[in-house]
Amino acid sequence: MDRIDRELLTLLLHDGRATYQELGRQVRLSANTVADRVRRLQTDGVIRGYRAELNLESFGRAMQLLSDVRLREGVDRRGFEEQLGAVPQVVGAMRVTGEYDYQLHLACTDTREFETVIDRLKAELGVRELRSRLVLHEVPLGLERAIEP
Amino acid sequence: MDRIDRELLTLLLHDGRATYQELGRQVRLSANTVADRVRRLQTDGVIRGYRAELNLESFGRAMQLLSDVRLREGVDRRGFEEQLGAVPQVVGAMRVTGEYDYQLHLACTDTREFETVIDRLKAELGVRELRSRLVLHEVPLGLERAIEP
DNA sequence: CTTGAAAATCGCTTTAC
DNA sequence: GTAAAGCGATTTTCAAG
Repeated sequence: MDRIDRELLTLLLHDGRATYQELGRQVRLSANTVADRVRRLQTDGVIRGYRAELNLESFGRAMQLLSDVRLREGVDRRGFEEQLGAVPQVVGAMRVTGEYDYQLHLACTDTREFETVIDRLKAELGVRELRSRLVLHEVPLGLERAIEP
Repeated sequence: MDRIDRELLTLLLHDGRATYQELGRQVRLSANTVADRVRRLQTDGVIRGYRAELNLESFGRAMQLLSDVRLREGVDRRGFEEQLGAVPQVVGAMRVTGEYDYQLHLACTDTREFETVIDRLKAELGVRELRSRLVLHEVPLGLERAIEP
């Protein structure tokens, strides 16, 4: 993966629907060559896919939270993770070390909905303790940081 | 935004480079109609863009952490956020309520690099306290959850 | 529906090892 | 001598008026 591949990745991070011709113009290669490189990056697993990025607020989810979660004794992690998939307000989840077992990223319409999510996590998913904080804003960071040294 | 728009969004969440013909096949509309709808979703701000999704491990960043951060008294938040952009290991950042000021998402190659990031945050960015936990894994969640009720 | 643009495929050339 | 990158020509597919 050379410098040109990195440039292509940066361009595709900003516009995943860019045409090969446009990409070629930017890196001064033919569209064919660019297409070959991009296909190689895909089959090598460097590019995992292309996703539309949506505006969460268009769906009324104005309230975001980070919730640290501890499971009750004996609750199966696998089952918990699977059931998380059925809770649409959970937009992200990671298992972590430390005081808590998981950190959840929630997106709710309002506190009413947040309340029902809390109750559901405790009643149905085996959550013992939940410690949440409101997300005030996300800090905008450059997309190409993953590529840099 | 009707049911078909939601279907289109779901399809584009999974493959942001899908052609209008392919989308049309899935929702049983002509490519033209689909293109019109997608363009409208873009100009309405529902679709914010299209991004390639990269495999972080291809770049050697095998170690991820969540770090809660508290700033020293008098440190300017704006300046802090701007300087975060210069630290490539910071792949995500949110300002939050509660005991800490920010939560950072870090991606490092190894503990050596993590150590230098800690020192840099404290020495250059005005961080007073840092509380980190290792990310063991991300829980895979369906992409279309943002769209659902 | 039509037209110009873009993508995929093929084969050829050049370069590096 | 082989492998890989680049490019041009052609056919098929796609986008947009």
